Amino acid sequence: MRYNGGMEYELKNDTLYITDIADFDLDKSADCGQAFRWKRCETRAGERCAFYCVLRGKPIRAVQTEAGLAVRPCAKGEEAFYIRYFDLGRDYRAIEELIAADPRLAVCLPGARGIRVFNQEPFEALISFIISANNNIKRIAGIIDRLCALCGEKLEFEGQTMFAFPSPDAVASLKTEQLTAIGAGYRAPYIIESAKKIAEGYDLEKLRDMSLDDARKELLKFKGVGPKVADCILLFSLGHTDAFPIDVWIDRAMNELFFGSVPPKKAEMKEAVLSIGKYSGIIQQYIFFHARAVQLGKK
DNA sequence: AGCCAGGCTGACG
DNA sequence: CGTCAGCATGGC
Repeated sequence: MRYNGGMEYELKNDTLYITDIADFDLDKSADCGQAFRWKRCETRAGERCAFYCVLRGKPIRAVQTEAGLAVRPCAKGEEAFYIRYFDLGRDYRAIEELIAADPRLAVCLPGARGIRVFNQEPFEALISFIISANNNIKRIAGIIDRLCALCGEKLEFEGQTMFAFPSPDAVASLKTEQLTAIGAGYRAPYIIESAKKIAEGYDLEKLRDMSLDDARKELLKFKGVGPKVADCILLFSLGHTDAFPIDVWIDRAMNELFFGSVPPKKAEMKEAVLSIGKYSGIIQQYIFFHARAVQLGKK
């Protein structure tokens, strides 16, 4: 079946095969710091890369081959979920053309080409990015793994023990000491408070249809969520392609690429981000990848 | 060994 | 409104 004028997919033997996916790069996308639960695993014949993950409570193995992307298991009716998760219905060719055409951004493209912004589950994104504050990617992933082992559902898959991301109720009923024990540090009470708000019925999905500014204001009411974390949640789980998280890497990259290494005023930075356009958030991911790959701004 | 990391909170101007 | 110390923890 055709999709978006290019991509094509087929469900066969419990496996979803997606082909004609342009320059999609699973390796970069799963390993670029947007999501923390993708675990690289051994490749088999013909596979470029392979990962385990648990999505909405179900373990999967996703691989990229010469032909495209394959996800197993996938039941009939689940195709759309995975296509949406990997954002394969979007025309990234057009976005990468935008980057190539912008002299400030073009340098990011060769290394970052093929990145896709995944559509994660909002609660998982909320908790994950609260944990991400003033932290490094490796340690963030470790804390999240231990959180899942602490109170997520235990699953067996291909001989591996895996854990689902826990429910809001499960996280909400943890004690602060349990979270500090797994390394969450001073974020422990923020995690519990925010999970309680969700467990008590706050629906993050409603932020999907709100304006970027209104949705951000809503997220800023959560403990442990500031401007940067709010933008991560909006970009990585709620479809706001113009949410532009500014962390230390992006700040350094923007300074160099847009301002000749002269730190701009806040209003100037805001203007620069707006000038990137309605896909600025997605493009941010290319900038982030490039900045880290070349250790931009560091010796 | 000491700086750093997908920053935020609360206090103070 | 903007600025800023303090913050848990382990990666490098």
